[in-house]
Amino acid sequence: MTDDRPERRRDAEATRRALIDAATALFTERGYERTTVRDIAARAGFNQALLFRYFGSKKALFSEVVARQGWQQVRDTPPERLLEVALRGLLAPGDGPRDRTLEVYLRSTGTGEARSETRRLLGREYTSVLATLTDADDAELRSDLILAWLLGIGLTRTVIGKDPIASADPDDICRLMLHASRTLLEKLPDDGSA
Amino acid sequence: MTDDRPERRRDAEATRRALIDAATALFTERGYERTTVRDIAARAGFNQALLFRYFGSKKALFSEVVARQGWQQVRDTPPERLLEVALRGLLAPGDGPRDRTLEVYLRSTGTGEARSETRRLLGREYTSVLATLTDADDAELRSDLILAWLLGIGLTRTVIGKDPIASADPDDICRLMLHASRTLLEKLPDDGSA
DNA sequence: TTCCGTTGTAAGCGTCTGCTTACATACGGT
DNA sequence: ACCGTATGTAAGCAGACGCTTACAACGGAA
Repeated sequence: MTDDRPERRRDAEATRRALIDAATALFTERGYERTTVRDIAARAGFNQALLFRYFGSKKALFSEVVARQGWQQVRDTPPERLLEVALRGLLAPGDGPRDRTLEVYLRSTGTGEARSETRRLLGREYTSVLATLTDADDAELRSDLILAWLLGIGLTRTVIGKDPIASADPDDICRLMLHASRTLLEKLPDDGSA
Repeated sequence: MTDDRPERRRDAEATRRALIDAATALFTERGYERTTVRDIAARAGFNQALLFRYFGSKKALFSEVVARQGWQQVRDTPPERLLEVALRGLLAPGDGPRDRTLEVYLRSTGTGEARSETRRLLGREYTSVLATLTDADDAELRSDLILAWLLGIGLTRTVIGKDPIASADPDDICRLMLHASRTLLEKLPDDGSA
C-alpha cells in the first residue's frame, strides 16, 4: 500500500534501515559501550560484517543513529511546548515508535570524541530554544539547568529505574516539573547583584 | 605524624587503600565499563592480580568503592542543608579530597545487578531524607525529582562537559537550583485532586 | 638461622571485542 | 542464457578484557 515497488529479497536501503533501527533500540537500552556490533546485527537479522560495509565503524553507526533522530523534535516543536513534549517523550512507555533523541543523548555517556561532540551540539540546540522563553540575562544557564533536569529524570526513570520516579504517573511528574521550571524561567530569584 | 608505625615496604592495608583510591578516581572519571582492572592496578602502582586477591572481582571492588564513600554525606548532613551540600560537592573542582558519592552514582549506569541494587539503595537514602523537608503527600516523588536534578546537573557538568553549566560559577547554579527546588518542596502547585 | 605465612609479580587462559577477508548467492541489464 | 555488480555470509585476526595460576621475595616468630 505504502510501497509500490515489488518486494525484494535483497534491498540495501531496507537493510540499512533495519540496522539503524536495531542500533537505535540497543543504544538506548544499554548505552554505547554495552552494545556490541554482533548484538545489533543479530537483532536486525543480518551478519555483522554488513554493518561495517554500510557504516564503516561502530562509532560512525552511532553518529548516524543520533543524526537520524535528527533534531526533529527540537525543530518541529514551538519553544513554549518543547519542554513538555520532550519530557513526555522521555516518560512515555518504551514500545511505540517515538522520539528517542534525549534517551540516546543520556545513554551516550563516555569520553569518545565524535560522540561527545555530537552530544554537545544537540544539547546546545535544546538549550538555545528553551532560552527564548525567558529574558533573564542568564537565560542560557537557566535553560541548561532545565535540560539537565530532563536528563536526570530520564536517567532515573529509564536507566537506573529507581522509584518513585520510575513508576510515577507521567502526568504527576509533568505537573511538578513544569511548575518548578516555570518559576525558574519566569520569576527571577534575587541574584544579589545590580 | 599521623602514623606512628614504621613505614613498611609491604602493607596490605595501605595497598588495599591505594587500590580503592585508584578505583574511585577512575570509576568517577570514566565510569564502570570504561575502567579496566589493569588501569586501576597501574594507577595504584601494583599488579592487577592483587586486585583479585583483595576484592575477588571487579564488581566487588566497585561495591567497596560505593560502600566506602559510604552514605557519610547523607547521614552526617542535616536534611535542610543536604541539598546544598550535595550540590556543592558535585560542582566543586575535581582535585581535592571530597565526597564523590553522587559522581560514582551517576557514573555507574548500566544493567549490572549488584551495581544497580547499590545504586537504588543509595538513591532511596537521599530521597527519604529530602522528603522530610515537605509535607506534601507526594513528598517522595518531589524529592526524587530533586535528586534527579542533582544527577542531571552532575551529568551535564562532569560527564558531558557541556556549557554553560560546565563552566558556570557554582554560586550561580546553587542560587537558581535551590530557589526552584524550594518552590517545588514548599509551595504546592495545584494538583487537580481533592 | 630457619621457617612459613603474607604480600607481591609474571605469564597466560579463555572469551569477547571491533573489524577484515574470502567467498557465495541474488539481481538486473544485455 | 550469460555476466558483472550488488548484497549477503562464514571464518578468522589482533587486541583487550576479567580472572587464574605458578612462583618469587619479604618479614616476623621460633
